[in-house]
Amino acid sequence: MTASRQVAPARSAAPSAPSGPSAPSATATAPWDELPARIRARGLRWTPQRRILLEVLSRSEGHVTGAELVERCRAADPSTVPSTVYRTLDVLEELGIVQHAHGADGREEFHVLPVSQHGHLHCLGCHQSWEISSDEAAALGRVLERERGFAMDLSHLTVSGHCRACGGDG
Amino acid sequence: MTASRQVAPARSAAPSAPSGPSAPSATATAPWDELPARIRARGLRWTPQRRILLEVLSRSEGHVTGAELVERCRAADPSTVPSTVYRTLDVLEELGIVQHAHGADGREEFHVLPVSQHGHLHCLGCHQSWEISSDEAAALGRVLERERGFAMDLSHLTVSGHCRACGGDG
DNA sequence: GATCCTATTGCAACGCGTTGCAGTTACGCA
DNA sequence: TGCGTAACTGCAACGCGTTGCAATAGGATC
Ligand SMILES: [Mn+2]
Ligand SMILES: [Mn+2]
Ligand SMILES: [Zn+2]
Ligand SMILES: [Zn+2]
Repeated sequence: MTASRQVAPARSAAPSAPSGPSAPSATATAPWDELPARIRARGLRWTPQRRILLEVLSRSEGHVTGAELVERCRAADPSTVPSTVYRTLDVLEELGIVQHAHGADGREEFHVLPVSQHGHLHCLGCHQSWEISSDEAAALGRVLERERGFAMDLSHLTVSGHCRACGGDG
Repeated sequence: MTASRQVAPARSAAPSAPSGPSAPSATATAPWDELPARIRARGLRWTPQRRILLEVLSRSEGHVTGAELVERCRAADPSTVPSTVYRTLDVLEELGIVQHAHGADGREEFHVLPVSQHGHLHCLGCHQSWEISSDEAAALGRVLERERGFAMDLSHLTVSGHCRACGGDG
């Protein structure tokens, strides 16, 4: 995700929504069925490898690491190769189908079809994690916006620390 | 840093400060000279490899990546090996000499002798970065504390998004 | 259905760390 | 000064991604 892959702008028939990059699909209910069309409309290609990842994603919920996704794809097709999976994830992120953040250790975590924009909270003690609502993050967002004109990307935010149970220690 | 290495509690003479784990040294002015003693006092050992890293660190300022530190050590001693450097960094972090966070790509960034506790702000557009003061982060800290009893680790916090200059786009 | 163009794939190599293990060494102590 | 022990080192292998490149294959067009 450092230098994200380029996705060409839509070429032909672009029916429904404005479909700006990374804007969640208009039809949040059945985005999987529309995907092949959306992909092709952008001049991209619908391939077997992508179909498999999409199947895997549609069966996933909550947060999944990149390695987990590779693993699940490999279960469906042992010839799966990591680079293809990660590259496809980049494309899907630009289409708003997934969003990534980083765990406390910096590893990638993907969120499938985020219902609502949210950040992430990681306890360094028990390694549990929770979601931060945009309400909770609003205060920080406002400060950064007002004082620096900085637009925070909530979905990429990971806060680490210690939960109530893990108290003062680790 | 996932499973941090164990550091034995001080065994013999522990003069000055309470020296709780990761509490910045009492003498923030010349911690380098005291380090060998502090290390030995904990039952740890003062080795040539550690001396080199300390020299490198004492010449560094601001944020440095792990790879950069390995590189600089290798400049001083070509036989330097990454695992030793990273393991020593873990120890130094527990002694409060360095603190790490993660860039927007998840890679480690070390901060040497943090003068004041701060978080990090990364622009996904221009890749510049800034420090977030504890004042700015206070609002978020309070919300998490009050509503969840969660103690945020400010120094490990990285917020990404877009700076004023990089506006709406990438 | 054949053709053409370019997006995509697989591969191999790389970059950043992390980990288990066996040999080495610092250093507290007699 | 020499010993014993546990901390430390170096090595090799691994895990998670990323990247350049040449070969492959979508799919739009005719
Ligand atoms: Mn970390
Ligand atoms: Mn990221
Ligand atoms: Zn916890
Ligand atoms: Zn910027």
